[in-house]
Amino acid sequence: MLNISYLRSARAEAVDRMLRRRADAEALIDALLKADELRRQAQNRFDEAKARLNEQSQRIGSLLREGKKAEAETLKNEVAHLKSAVQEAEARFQEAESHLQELLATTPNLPHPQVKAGRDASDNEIIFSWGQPPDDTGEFLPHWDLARKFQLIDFEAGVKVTGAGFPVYMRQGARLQRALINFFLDEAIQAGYTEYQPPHLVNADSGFGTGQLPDKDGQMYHVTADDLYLIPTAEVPLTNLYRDVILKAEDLPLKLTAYTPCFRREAGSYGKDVRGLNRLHQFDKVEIVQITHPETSYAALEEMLAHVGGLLQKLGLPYRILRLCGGDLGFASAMTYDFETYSTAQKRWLEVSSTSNFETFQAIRMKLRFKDASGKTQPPHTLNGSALALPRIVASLLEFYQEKEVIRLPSVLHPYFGDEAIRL
RNA sequence: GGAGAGAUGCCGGAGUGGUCGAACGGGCCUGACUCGAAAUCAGGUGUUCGCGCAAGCGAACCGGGGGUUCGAAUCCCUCUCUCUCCGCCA
Repeated sequence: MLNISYLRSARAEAVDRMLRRRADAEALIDALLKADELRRQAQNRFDEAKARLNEQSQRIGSLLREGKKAEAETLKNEVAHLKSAVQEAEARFQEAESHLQELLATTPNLPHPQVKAGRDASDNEIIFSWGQPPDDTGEFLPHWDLARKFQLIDFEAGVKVTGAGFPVYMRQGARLQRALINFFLDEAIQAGYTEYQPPHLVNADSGFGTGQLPDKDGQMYHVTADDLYLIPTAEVPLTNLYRDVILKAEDLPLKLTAYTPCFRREAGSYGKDVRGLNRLHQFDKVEIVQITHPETSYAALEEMLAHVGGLLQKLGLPYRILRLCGGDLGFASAMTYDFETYSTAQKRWLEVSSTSNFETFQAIRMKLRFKDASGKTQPPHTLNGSALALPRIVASLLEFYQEKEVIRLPSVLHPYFGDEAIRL
């Protein structure tokens, strides 16, 4: 959620930032400012009406204490009209307040000034790449064929048991999943992240806190009987651990990590995008989250990029980093970097991590604050990143390391996998 | 799932209609004493919003929401959560 007083004091800057993601930035910001103006007016009237009533109520109290019953009764009658004025002022205030809150809840974050304006993914900038994608003119089987050949994943069984997008991993395929999860978690712990195992279902307040609700309502699986949501990412339960918390400055930065399955409805997807492991309704991911002092959040973002890049380098997978343009940015993000590995057989890049700085957007939504050096409370910055999402890593690994009879795994995985290769 | 009890500030714990943002104790901070510390003494110690250059003033918050009343932490309704007992259960 945007800080409304920031918008008041720096309207031009806010419009300039918002323009990077929304052509109607000016109207959007001005609607917020207008709603804020109305709300403050309404609050003033309400406060004043309430103060008048409170004053008289206290007088009635002291009259009664002095035993002046008759005078108190007279005053009671006189106060009646004050009460209706209060009720009216309160109703107006509530209306103005909820209008403002609704606008704030549905307004996306301001992109960082460094973020390029743009419409969609085609405007993203490639800022870094590592490794050499192999000559993909040779004979390469796509991962879904490799999965069948080596009996790693049974897509049809998943369709039967649940539905499309819920693959069944088996044998060496299941073991590879476990190896990757453990590898990613161990790396995160080594980098100073504290491991958590959070719930896989969250309530609506948590969904709101990180910005999935109301923006992505409909993208999450909703358990209506209990009004709970299956998490689309561990970011949600992890960051919401600190919802409604006032931290001390010395608590920062907080670094959290968790492995969880992730559930996404992804309505409207089709075609080659959803073939094999490309896009699933359930997948596994290790997530890293940081809560930092506002002044150090972009350094923390760099640190997270280095961590994610390090994982891909250890796996030996060529990758590139994109800085998302404004139009491709998620609702809550101020700046996002996507990591993509190359699919040798599909001849295209696959997104395997998305690493973002939300600045104060989530902290304000979830009332997360810290006391700074001067004793004032203010929202910290929150960040998160996939480190990493498994399915497309598995797809890249299988395709990149495939040979005729064997898929030779990178050496970092050997101790986790218990073998050097996936074998027929 | 059934029965009962409860939810108050950083913690413990009072408060059952008015002077309660909240007694008392502990913690923490500041000052005094001390070479220093402990003990002791004095003072302070929440969050949010609005107005104001500021000092300050006003409003709201005693689990959430709603109601009664001139006035609610206190009364009523409702929801959630916690605890105890019973049942069920990986």
